[in-house]
Amino acid sequence: MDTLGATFAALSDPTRRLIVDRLTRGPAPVSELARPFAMSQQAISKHVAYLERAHLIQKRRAGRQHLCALNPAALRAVALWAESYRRVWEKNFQRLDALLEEMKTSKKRRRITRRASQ
Amino acid sequence: MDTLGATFAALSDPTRRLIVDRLTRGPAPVSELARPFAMSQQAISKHVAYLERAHLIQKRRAGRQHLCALNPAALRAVALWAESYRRVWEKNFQRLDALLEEMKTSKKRRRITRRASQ
DNA sequence: CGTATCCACAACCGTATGGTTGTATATTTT
DNA sequence: AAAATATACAACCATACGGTTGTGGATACG
Repeated sequence: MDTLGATFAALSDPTRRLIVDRLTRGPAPVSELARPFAMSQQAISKHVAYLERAHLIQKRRAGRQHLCALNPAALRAVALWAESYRRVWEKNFQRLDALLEEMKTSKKRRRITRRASQ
Repeated sequence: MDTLGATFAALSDPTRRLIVDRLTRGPAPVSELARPFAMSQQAISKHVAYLERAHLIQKRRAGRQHLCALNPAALRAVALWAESYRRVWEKNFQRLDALLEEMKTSKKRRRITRRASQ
């Protein structure tokens, strides 16, 4: 998968988003990341590996512990992607919202239009 | 899956991101969304359904055509999520970057430290 | 009418995900 | 040296993904 796609995929899981959330408050060993979850250590280990593959975090051995830290670059890539689109939507926002509203009421509007044109 | 997770999952596929990209330039029927891809109509139909399940797009029947339009709210949710984290990272950015740099060179630093301390 | 067009549903296939359990490895502790 | 701790690897399972082919249902066209 492409890099951005891997990042999105990694963030699609709620457990992994909670891990990311925890790491915004500073690095932590895997055991501490696992603590809040009712899940095996191995499951968390796999989630961490997934986040690492997506370059969202980096690990470092410190004795027996494997300290994890966020990689801000990957998160920034997501923010930049979303931001780049947000500029476009904000510009067309009223137009799109109006269109969606029209879609919802299109049947009624058509009926009215037909009646009005007779 | 939770809503935000579904949105991230939908955006993890490059084909679907290209479809979203196309739709930022205005609504389009499924056939037009399918045109750029070397893929069956049914495959695109499934991608569109996936995007619709994630509330990233809305569809409207217009004769034989099914017109698709972006739902700005879902995209905005992604932008807001990423933005909320960005504030945290930006604040800690130098600190985190420094930490990651230290992680990369930790072995060397340890060796030097050990040698220096002898 | 019949036919072509736009689209979705269904079944299938290979692969990945998210979890489990069991086990192995490296390190610290005693 | 032995035991405990922190973590990963491997095999397994059910489910979902991303694609295919085949088919059917609306709608427009001649």
